[in-house]
Amino acid sequence: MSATTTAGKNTQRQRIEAREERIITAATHVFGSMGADGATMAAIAKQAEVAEGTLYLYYRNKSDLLAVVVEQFWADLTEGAVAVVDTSLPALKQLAQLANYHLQAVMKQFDLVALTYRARLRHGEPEQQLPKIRGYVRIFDRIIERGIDRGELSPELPLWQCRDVFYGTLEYSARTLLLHEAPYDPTVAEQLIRLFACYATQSEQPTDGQLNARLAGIEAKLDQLLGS
Amino acid sequence: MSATTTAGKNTQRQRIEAREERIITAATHVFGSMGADGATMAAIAKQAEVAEGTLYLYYRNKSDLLAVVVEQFWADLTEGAVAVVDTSLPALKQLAQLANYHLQAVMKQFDLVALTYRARLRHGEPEQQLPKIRGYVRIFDRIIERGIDRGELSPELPLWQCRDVFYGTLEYSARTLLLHEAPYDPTVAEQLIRLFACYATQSEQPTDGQLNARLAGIEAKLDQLLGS
DNA sequence: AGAAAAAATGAGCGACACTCATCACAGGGT
DNA sequence: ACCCTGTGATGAGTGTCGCTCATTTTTTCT
Repeated sequence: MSATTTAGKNTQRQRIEAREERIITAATHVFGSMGADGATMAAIAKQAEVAEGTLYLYYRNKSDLLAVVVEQFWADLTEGAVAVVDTSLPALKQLAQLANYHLQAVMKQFDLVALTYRARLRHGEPEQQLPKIRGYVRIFDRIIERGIDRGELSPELPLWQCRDVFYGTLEYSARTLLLHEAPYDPTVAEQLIRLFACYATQSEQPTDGQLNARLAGIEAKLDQLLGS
Repeated sequence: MSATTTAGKNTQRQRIEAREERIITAATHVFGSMGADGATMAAIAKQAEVAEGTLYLYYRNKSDLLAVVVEQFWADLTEGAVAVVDTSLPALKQLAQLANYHLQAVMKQFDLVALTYRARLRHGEPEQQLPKIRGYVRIFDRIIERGIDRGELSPELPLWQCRDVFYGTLEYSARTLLLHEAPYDPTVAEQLIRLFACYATQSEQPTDGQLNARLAGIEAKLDQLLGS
């Protein structure tokens, strides 16, 4: 193990990792193009230039392999999102950046998003949570939390409800756009952010609704003062 | 065919229809409890007290049968929604009713909602549209359209984007609640309607007079604070 | 180099979706 | 009553696929 530790290029560990990567790449391709049902272990093995049995040395079964592929996808998505969001901007601007990025990415790789639903339902058992998705969602959470800390957003809506509005809307919009074979549409993110602006504490051009929300916030604080 | 047309009980036609219904009922049961992958045609045939081959006289294949089950589900949902929405109320109230109904129904039968995703992806080909889902969504569309006609809602946001915000948010919220094993939560629909209120034109939107009254209330509270 | 351990292989197994040759039977003409 | 015909029902059989495991190949250690 220590003899040729020099970072050459073909230690056992490296060869195994290269093989693992080939398998995941092949699996991503096959799953992506053939779907979860259409993809066969034989096809994946062939594409990865590996015997079928070898797949089972790396992953317990087909749905395990699918889960890894999906996790990889969300990990990559997280990386891209981190790169695209400028944390020095106001919270609403960050949300706009994230929304645009998310919509675009989901539209471009909707096949992998669809596979996510399959990976969650791990052969019967309790609605699997995929850790990498949690990591991705945390980007959104942090924007909201920081926005609240900075006083840019009001904390009246629970975080989880914000998340569901944001990602639920974007995913449905992506599906709609794809179904109509429409191209990516930046107004979706735009309008979504306008909705979130209802929960902004200060804004450039307050609508009546925003003023009203703002008043409600002030009133709540006053009530709090009076109550104590 | 016309000899014993009297609505007896065992004409050929009736027996066939009864059989079809038994099959769909059995399939709904098995698909719902075992999932799309776990369900086997053998199990469905046994539950329906029919030979396996008989299933293929009524439906071309497994995913066809699944599609019928899913369509039936959405048809039933449509019926319930129509019953629950009072079209004489203002648009935002109707939306609240529909949102509550939808969230509750989706939570209660999430297994069937999950099957919907499977039914859409008909073995590869062009992202199937399920007609009964379109019918269900039309309930929402009509509320919005009528709201706009009556001048209660402003038409600035395209209908399809409204839909995606509405159903996307509700579905994600349902998933979140189920994942946390939380019970049905009416605040989800409530907050969602508050968002939609941003697009209301006047009725729910505060008039200048209302804003004034509101300010007066706040001023009074401030006076109270200053006084003590 | 040789032994021992680790990794890779692919024929084979069971389960499943789906087919088809055969059967059951209702109704009508004689 | 009898056969005749057509329609609906059947389940053993077939091909495919996920997965296993006895065997072979490669790597590691002495």
